[in-house]
Amino acid sequence: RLRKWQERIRTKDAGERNLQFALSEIDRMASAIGVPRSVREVASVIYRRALNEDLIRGRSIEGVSTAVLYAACRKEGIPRSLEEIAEVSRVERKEIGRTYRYISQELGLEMRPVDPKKYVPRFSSQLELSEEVQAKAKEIIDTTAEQGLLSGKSPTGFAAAAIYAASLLCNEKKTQREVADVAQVTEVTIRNRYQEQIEAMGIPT
Amino acid sequence: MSAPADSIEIQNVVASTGIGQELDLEALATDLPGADFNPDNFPGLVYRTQEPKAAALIFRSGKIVCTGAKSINDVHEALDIIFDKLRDLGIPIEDAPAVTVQNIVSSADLGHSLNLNALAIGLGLEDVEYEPEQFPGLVYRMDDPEVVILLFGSGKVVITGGKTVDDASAAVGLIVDRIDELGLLG
DNA sequence: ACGTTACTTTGGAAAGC
DNA sequence: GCTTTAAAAAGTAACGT
Repeated sequence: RLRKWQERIRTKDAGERNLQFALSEIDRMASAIGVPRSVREVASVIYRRALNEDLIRGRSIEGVSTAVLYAACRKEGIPRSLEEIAEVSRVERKEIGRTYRYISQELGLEMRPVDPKKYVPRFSSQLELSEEVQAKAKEIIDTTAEQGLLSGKSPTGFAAAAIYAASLLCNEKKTQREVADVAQVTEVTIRNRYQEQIEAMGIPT
Repeated sequence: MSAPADSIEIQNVVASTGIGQELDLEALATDLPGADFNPDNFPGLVYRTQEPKAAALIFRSGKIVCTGAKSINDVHEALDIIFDKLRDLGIPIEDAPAVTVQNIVSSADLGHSLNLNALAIGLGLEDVEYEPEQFPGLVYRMDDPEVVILLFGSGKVVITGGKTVDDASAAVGLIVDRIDELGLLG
């Protein structure tokens, strides 16, 4: 029918017009969190796919832009936590997470869970910790994850605890507060994950 | 031996029914002790039964939703209590209005801890939602029976979306077999 | 450093915005 | 899509003491 045809053109045009805005938003947020151009390119590809699959209806452009940036960071192996992404977006964390899950399912992105080790270099450098501490933290993550401690736990909290533990073991101590602040988790979470990891590593307290 | 199927416990049953007659909820709210009615927030009147413990949402159309019951029998008992209360208020209701079970929420214990990371890949990333940053459970949508299973690292699971008690049993049996085939059942 | 409360997820119906 | 109801799972967060 003619009406349906016109409607398609109308929504397609609107989508194309908004595409410009979406891409500039992705660019703005990507710069703010400091990720390479490759991430913005992946994000724009995902956004265009979402647009073609008509997944944007009923959702804000800002929300979808933020969600695809979050997905792109993970796909490129340089994940940002939802709170980090939310800091540069005007969309709240919960909405970003929901939109991300929806887009991810509908486009079949087949995202793998975030590897906590991916957060170690960035968090560690913000804390000015040595390579030795970073290597130790990664070792703690691998060993304890293999023992099943990672199931259901947030990757940032898991990484934060391992970094805290490694800083103690390498005599470069950072407080739980300092680590908690860069990882955007609470001290309680670090404490809980730390205790489990130390026990699994067979390190006496 | 404690088979996972034996650990299944029904946690909540959602059902709907109707008395085929319009109701004056404003009047009902004043005549029914303990009734909560805030039409500005929600069009339904909330009435809770103590034994069995359940909550009913009563609508102007006469349709009723019952939730919170721990068994299908409890749903009927709770609704019968409500029907009697309405009859006491002079509202004629047929003997046994048809009740439709809409959803059953169950929990169970698979008896082994689970590596959710390996499970997400093993079950197939396209059929699974596992976002530990947002929620600790792995969400698995099963086609037959059509239910959703939440799997946790502890080996505890939640089965929801089913309309019969057998749906939960079948789902637990199938997911245990599936996980076992993948060599991921401790 | 505790403890408590509360929020995240899944599913479904209802009437109305 | 939202609003309300109930219940489980386990993790995380935000209070108060």
